[in-house]
Amino acid sequence: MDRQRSSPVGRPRGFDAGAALEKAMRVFWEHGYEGASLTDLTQAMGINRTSMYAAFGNKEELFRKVLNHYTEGPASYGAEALAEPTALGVATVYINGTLRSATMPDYPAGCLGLQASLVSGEDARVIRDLLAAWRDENRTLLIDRFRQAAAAGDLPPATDPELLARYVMTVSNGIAVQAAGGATRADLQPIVDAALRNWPPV
Amino acid sequence: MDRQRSSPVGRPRGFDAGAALEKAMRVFWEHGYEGASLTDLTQAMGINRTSMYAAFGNKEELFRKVLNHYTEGPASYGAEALAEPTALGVATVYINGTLRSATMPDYPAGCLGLQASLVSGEDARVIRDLLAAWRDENRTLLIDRFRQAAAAGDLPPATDPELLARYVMTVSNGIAVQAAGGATRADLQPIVDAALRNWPPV
DNA sequence: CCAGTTGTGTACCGATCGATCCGGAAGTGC
DNA sequence: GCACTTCCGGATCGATCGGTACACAACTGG
Repeated sequence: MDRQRSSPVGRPRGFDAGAALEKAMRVFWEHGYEGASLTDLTQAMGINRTSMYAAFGNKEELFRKVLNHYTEGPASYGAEALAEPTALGVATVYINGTLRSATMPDYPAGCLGLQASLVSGEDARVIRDLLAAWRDENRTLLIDRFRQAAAAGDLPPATDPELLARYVMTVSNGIAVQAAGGATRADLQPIVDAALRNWPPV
Repeated sequence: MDRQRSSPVGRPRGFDAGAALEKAMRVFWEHGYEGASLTDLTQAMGINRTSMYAAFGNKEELFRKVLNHYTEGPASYGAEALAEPTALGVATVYINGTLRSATMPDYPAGCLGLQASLVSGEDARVIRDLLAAWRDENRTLLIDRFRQAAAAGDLPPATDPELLARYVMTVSNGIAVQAAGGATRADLQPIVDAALRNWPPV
């Protein structure tokens, strides 16, 4: 294994990769995968295209990195929700997390994981499938968590964890679409509250 | 004004414009505005591009005609819902209409008015705005109808018609996104039923 | 100082985009 | 039969797409 160098060999990178990835995330979030061109991306990132290719790979590879960044940043409420001690707490944190993330000031509206490629041309099918799998993984994690809640007696015996997870995802998706369409956090908070009233809903 | 001719002058059109528009609608519904190329469209419509330009106009004009066709066909439940005698009836027909339309066999899944351009690049911004306005008009019509229901005593006095309309649109959008992601009508029917339980929800 | 390594900047690539051009086809009316 | 009109088919257009090539820059280590 290489001896630890005092600093790496070669020309030092002239940009902050983290900051560039953050900028790329916002472009994909606002314009979608197909609507974001390499020119849009590199201008927002403040680097040129050979630097983008060297640091992040091609457009698809960049998008995958952006999705990870989004999952750990704006969409981290997903993991936080699962850690809640009750099923109602899980749903509350999840849906309120969607609302907060979808309506942050200085960020694009909506949810990148939903809107970057809900539908697509053939060329972007791999991205559309990636995002469908990302959303479905969220639903699977919710199902598992609600099963655990049911086993712990935290849900009525007749409650179907799959239906409950589907309900939470449906409301969450609806909230994200409304936000993308211009609805504010204030517009949507009462909708979130209503959706969580009468727990469990299914 | 021209005398009524026994038949029009010039070479007769070699395709059914209505059938071609129906084919174009499915392409935009499945692939989105940006994801649908002229090649995709003309191949599905069974005509060549000069025929498409002659009969329907450019890509944007074709899309506008497709949206009208969609509104009067698969999305006609919007107008049908407004004609229901009660607020609950309106919401029930509206959301179940979304579910039915978003999960029809032999049709793309989801809602064209939501997914064809929820986000976009700059070139398609006029289409994104067109669809946002189309959805917002639906919400406005629901608000007006719920105001009417409140005035008629069909809703509790404290009910906010705007919130109620927002709730119906949110659930409807969530249902459409779930369907686009692969959920079936059977998966989603209980979610629709749950969303309509405990009326009015806000 | 120079070789080697890594990064940057600009030009350029083939492919595809939306849109138009133009010759020929299929009709009507005189 | 021919002029005129409308439609079809294929070629072509300029612009932009995602991606690569190559010369030069900025560093390290010997």
